[in-house]
Amino acid sequence: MRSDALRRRENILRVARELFAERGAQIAMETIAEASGVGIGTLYRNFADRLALVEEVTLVMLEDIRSASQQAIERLDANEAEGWDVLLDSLIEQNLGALSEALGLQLPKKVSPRILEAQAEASRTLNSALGLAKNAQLVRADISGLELIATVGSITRPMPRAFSNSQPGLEERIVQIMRDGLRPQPAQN
Amino acid sequence: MRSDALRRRENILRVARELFAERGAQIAMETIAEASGVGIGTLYRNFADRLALVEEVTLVMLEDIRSASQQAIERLDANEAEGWDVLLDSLIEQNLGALSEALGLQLPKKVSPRILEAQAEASRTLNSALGLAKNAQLVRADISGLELIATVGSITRPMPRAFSNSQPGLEERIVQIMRDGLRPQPAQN
Amino acid sequence: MRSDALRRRENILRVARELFAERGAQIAMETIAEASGVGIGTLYRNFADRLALVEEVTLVMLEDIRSASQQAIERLDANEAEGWDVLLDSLIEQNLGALSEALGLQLPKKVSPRILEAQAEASRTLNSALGLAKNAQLVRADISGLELIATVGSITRPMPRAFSNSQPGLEERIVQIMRDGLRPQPAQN
Amino acid sequence: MRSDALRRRENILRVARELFAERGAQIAMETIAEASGVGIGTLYRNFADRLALVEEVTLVMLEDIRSASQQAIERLDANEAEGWDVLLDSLIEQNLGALSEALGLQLPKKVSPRILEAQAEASRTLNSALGLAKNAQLVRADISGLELIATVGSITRPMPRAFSNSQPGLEERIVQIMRDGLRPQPAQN
DNA sequence: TATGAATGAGAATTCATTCAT
DNA sequence: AATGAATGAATTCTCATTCAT
Repeated sequence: MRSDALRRRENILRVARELFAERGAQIAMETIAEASGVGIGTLYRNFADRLALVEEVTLVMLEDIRSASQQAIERLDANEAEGWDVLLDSLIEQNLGALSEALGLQLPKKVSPRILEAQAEASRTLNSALGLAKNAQLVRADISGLELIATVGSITRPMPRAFSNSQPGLEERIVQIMRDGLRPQPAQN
Repeated sequence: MRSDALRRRENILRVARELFAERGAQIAMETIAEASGVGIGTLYRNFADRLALVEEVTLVMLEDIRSASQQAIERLDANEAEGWDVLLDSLIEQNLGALSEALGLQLPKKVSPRILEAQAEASRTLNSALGLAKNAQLVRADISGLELIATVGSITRPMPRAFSNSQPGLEERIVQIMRDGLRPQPAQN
Repeated sequence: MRSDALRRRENILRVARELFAERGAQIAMETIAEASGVGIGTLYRNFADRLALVEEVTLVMLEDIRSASQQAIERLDANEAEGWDVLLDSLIEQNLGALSEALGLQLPKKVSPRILEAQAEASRTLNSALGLAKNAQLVRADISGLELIATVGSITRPMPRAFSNSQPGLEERIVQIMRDGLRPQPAQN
Repeated sequence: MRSDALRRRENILRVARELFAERGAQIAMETIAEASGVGIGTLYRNFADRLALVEEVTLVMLEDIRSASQQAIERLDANEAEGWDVLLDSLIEQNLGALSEALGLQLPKKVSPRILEAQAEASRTLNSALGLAKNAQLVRADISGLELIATVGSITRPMPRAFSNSQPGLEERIVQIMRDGLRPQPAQN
């Protein structure tokens, strides 16, 4: 049962992450439970309250950033320039923004030490990757890991329907603008 | 009396817009009423329900975009290049993103015809301004008005605290990246 | 409507007081609302949360103690010895204990200033009445107002059913023992 | 194994009794299980539901009363007058009130035959002790065993904080009043 | 017409009890 | 037989909306 329970817990986390991303931070706990195929009691047995769930999902997200950065480092070290694009794609695909939206709005003033630590670790690794990419002229020199995350996060949040309804593929165009903004920039006069 | 009522209504709209932008889409109707200095009953007399209020605020926002675009057209027509920057600044300062966030997440699948029309009108005017700016090499050629609005909107939404706490001025850096992305881009190989 | 609403509020207080006394501190807020003939929302509009309701009921109780004490003072001043018995009966009849049970168990560590003040005022008045009763040899000399309230309170709390079921009138017997304990006591050797 | 299981069961009972007395009737079953060092499943294996546990604890309490009474009888038979005080102290120290509070409020209208029987047995023994004490002029003549239990129970229940905070030693003063009330009383005119 | 009191559905959370291992 | 995970009903509280004055 140990492994059973663990699997269930992991599943709740995965489902919660998706729902936060797709339907916003206000998604009802009951909806998350239902979508996870468990009772509301089980959800609360695994995560003491909404904030606890939010924090766990955040940790997963930060770990994903760290691990994607680590892979990028390895490829960039091997002079594979596409390592950078893969990292960027990965950050974008994670729905990083939608998620951090959901999370950020409800994390309390005092962010927990576990999150701070994971955030520091993710930043550190991402900055290493960024350093290599900058050396390879793949990205503008004046951007930090945190700024990159915040930028990707801003761009990948769910779009107001009034906009996204009007033009299919709108999200992709915005991503393209961001990609261009991230490139090494010509000197301004 | 008519003008009294009209002024009250305008005031509710202004207050609602600010509160949506500052405190998010979840702001309680009662809070809006209170901040507007009217009773909750009066709020509902003016706006049938929450959705109606949201739609009206959206219309105001779209009209602001249209009018800022119109002013930009006049300046660009007069060969004042800063007309473009003024327009961009205006879109950014409107807290367009924070607002559209609040609004967009609750507009239903079927956006009302009035909104579609106002959006079309805003787009049209903005596209004219954009055309002039493109001719003047102030902005990349492959961007539409809707895409510009969506981009500014994405970028100016409130930032998760976990991020903005870590680095003062983070928002400005992201805006800068967007500005660079909006510029005419060098051809990619 | 002002008076309507006030009447409703008073009624909720009265009902809550009775239910706390009869059915204990855990009585559901919904039950109180129902018994008051109002919706749960109305209960919460009048009393921000359970604690607020508890505090208001406590204030009413303390005021009742004060006013009964005041009447006793007047009668004792007029040399009417039964003033004392009337006061004691009044404290007993109020279901003082059942109520203070309900209240006391959930009042927070920090009792609100309003309650402290009402308590001080009730104590002051009750102590004055007690002083007169002591002079008249109606009550033992070594008891304070607070002790009297606590004693009456202890005695008039709801009795475990296993006991009260077994002997009708059990409560009255216990009250009698308390009355005797409150009288001036013969010196102990 | 049998004795192992028995010991476990006894331990749960002991712990439950303490928790009911110290922390009130609302204590969670899970808390009782944890404090007993067993899983919640084991608790339920031993006691079908909360009521069953409550009833068993009540039986233990009644048995304690019986046995303290029996000891008192022996001492009073031997003309040791302090046998009475020891019995009274014992009832007081058992936290009889706190416990019966917790228990009494949740026993159903129909008390189980086992409890009625144990209560009868405890009453019988206590009444014998009382008879001897009355003969020795240690206690008022007009009190029954059940009344004594109920009186001690009333007096030893936990005090509302608003009261006990105000005066250290308040509980002891109330006990003293009860002791005086239990003594042989002078004839009233 | 303006007000704000009343309503009740919905959301978060707790906990007694059941059940799979 | 012991364990503790799962369940869902019950409870507190919030807030959009209605309605009496």
